[in-house]
Amino acid sequence: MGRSPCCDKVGLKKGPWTPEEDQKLLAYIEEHGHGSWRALPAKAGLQRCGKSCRLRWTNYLRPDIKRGKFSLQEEQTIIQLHALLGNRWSAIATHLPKRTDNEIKNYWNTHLKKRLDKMGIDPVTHKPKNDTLVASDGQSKNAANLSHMAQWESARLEAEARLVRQSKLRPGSSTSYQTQSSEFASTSSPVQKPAGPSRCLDVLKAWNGVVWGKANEAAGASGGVSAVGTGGDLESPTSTLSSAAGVGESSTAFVELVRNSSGTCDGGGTMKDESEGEWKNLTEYRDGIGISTPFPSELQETSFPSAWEPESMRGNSTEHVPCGNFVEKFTDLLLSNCSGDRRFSDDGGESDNGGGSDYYEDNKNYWNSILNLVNSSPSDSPIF
DNA sequence: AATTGGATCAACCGCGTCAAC
DNA sequence: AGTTGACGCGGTTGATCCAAT
Repeated sequence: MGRSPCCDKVGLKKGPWTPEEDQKLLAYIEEHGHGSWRALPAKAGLQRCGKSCRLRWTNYLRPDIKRGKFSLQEEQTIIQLHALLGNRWSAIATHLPKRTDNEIKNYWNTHLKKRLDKMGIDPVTHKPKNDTLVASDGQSKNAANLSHMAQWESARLEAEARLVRQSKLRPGSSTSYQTQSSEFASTSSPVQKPAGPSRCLDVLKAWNGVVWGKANEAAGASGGVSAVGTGGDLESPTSTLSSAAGVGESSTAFVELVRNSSGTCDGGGTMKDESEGEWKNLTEYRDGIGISTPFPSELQETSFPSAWEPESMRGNSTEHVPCGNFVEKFTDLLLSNCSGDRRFSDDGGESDNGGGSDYYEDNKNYWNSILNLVNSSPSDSPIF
């Protein structure tokens, strides 16, 4: 198609922005809003293409950007959402107010990906690299169902983001300080939120209810794990999507995590990060998805707060399930992790879960915690 | 002190999507 | 229905910093 690269025009500057350029862009947007990015540079007196201006604004100059080190909660959120959504940085960014997709992407590529890799977790699939624990039929179906759901949810996120974009373009809605990732994140945002109750993860909610309703029935009857996968009606309406790659595959890691999270814990599981001492959760995550190789001994002893609450969610719990619950649940869930073989080992005692119902209960809790996460964090995100 | 190599992150590039014409 | 232009997203690049040698 006949689209000329916007930066091909001669005379347009490229490369790092100077403070003077920043000032010009900032001043113009503060006064007029960005309007058409294409037209902005000329109006603002900048020798830049509109695209460059937009990027500079959204990734750096925007006043509602939080800079600096990522918190543990943010790291955890990124990892979980990446497992669910894959490299959908903008979608992930909607759950991390004040962080840009570019920043999250960079952080993933430079920190999180490497850490997971080091721990023997495939950062793409979130599964152990040497994963030979291919699930039995029922579990495979379980994974496939989750894959479908993840894909559907992913598509829904896109659609909602589109709606947001459209609403942003409506006359009267100021776009001055808003970008796709955080336009609703600021409480001072002039952009209207979609009216009505939150539609957060309707699909997952519905699915959650259906699946666990059925699963509990089945578990009560047979205790069989495969019950989840037997319900053809559990498939998402978009089940024609392939579940072989991308997001779908990522979600199977959750299945692994969930599956292995049933049972009792030996109470150990303390570790120390090389630099931050904050990676116990990933250790748990790693344990949760069935990695059995031990960490280096120097990483294995450090206590970890039994429960911590993300600062972004403190004092913001009037409407949703208190978000600290998410971390607590998630951490508890992981702390209570015990892979299948561990279930019968160690103290040799009987597992306190034993039957399938706890398995389903844990799964339910896990997904509840995901729901809590997405419900609570961006209650004012553009997605919801 | 100079060099090297890895880490980090801002910025660019190419492509897909969608609305307007 | 096809074309065009604008925007946004994800992948990649390159400049800079910093620690190790």
